[in-house]
Amino acid sequence: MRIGEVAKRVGISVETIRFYEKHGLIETAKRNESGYRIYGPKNVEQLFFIVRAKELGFTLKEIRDLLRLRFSPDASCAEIREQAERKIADIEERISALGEIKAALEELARRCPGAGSLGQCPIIEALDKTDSRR
Amino acid sequence: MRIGEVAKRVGISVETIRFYEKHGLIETAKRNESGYRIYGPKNVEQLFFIVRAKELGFTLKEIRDLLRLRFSPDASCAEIREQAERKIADIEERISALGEIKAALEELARRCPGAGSLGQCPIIEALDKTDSRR
DNA sequence: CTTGACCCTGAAGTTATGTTCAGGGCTTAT
DNA sequence: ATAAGCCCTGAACATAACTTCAGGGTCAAG
Repeated sequence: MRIGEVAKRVGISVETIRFYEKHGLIETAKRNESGYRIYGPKNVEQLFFIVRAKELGFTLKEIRDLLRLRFSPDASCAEIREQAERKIADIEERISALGEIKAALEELARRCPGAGSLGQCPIIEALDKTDSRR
Repeated sequence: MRIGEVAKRVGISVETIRFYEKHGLIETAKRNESGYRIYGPKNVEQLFFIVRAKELGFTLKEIRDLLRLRFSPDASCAEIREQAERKIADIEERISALGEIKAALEELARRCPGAGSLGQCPIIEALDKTDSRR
């Protein structure tokens, strides 16, 4: 299989595959006589692994770690779960931060009459007011 | 007030202030004879506005729009509220996407025994499994 | 009068995750 | 044998929001 075929199967671009290779997410592919990268089904699976991990919110750096664990002979399930749990905690933090921002914005929008000039707009007021700073 | 003083008061770096100026978030500052930027309390307030809007999750581009509205003579409270509401919707979307990712990860972590080799790790399995793809 | 703390500019670097481009070489079908 | 459609490389571009750097003025204190 050449790179274009793999790209089509996995649903990413050939450039992205080369990018992943260059950045150590997949091993350097074998080449045929004319220098073309040649892949087997195993490589396709690895790329799916990356795509799925990305869908789960892992960064490429984290995926590199995950893959290292995945293929290290003495890796344990516990290590993988730890990674997942760290990621869950991380996501929780982000959700909670976003939730706070959202609540603040909603409070402002709620108080905003949605009509009239800016003189009394509570949103502008909140952004203006120096002493509202934490 | 020179730029260093302003930076200290607002809690950002001088470079960031110059960056904001260059990118049109604040007007080009007046200069003294030796070419130093000179600021008044009003500029400090404007910078606080930017900092607070950033805390509310607005991008610099959005803040530019907000500021344009803020200082346009015919801007209405309604326009500002619209912006805030768009941002709320945007945040909701991000929260929900993160929630889905988190749920998926939690399900995997729940099923993971947290012990033993990788052979049966459900997390690895899920990442490997080609047919689990949506 | 020199030293250190500021200030200036424009350009380049950073991080993450790719995409686009320029300038070439294979391969396959007609 | 030629044109379309692959493939190759290295470099540059893209976005956001800054930070760092190189090289050079200014100002206040001792």
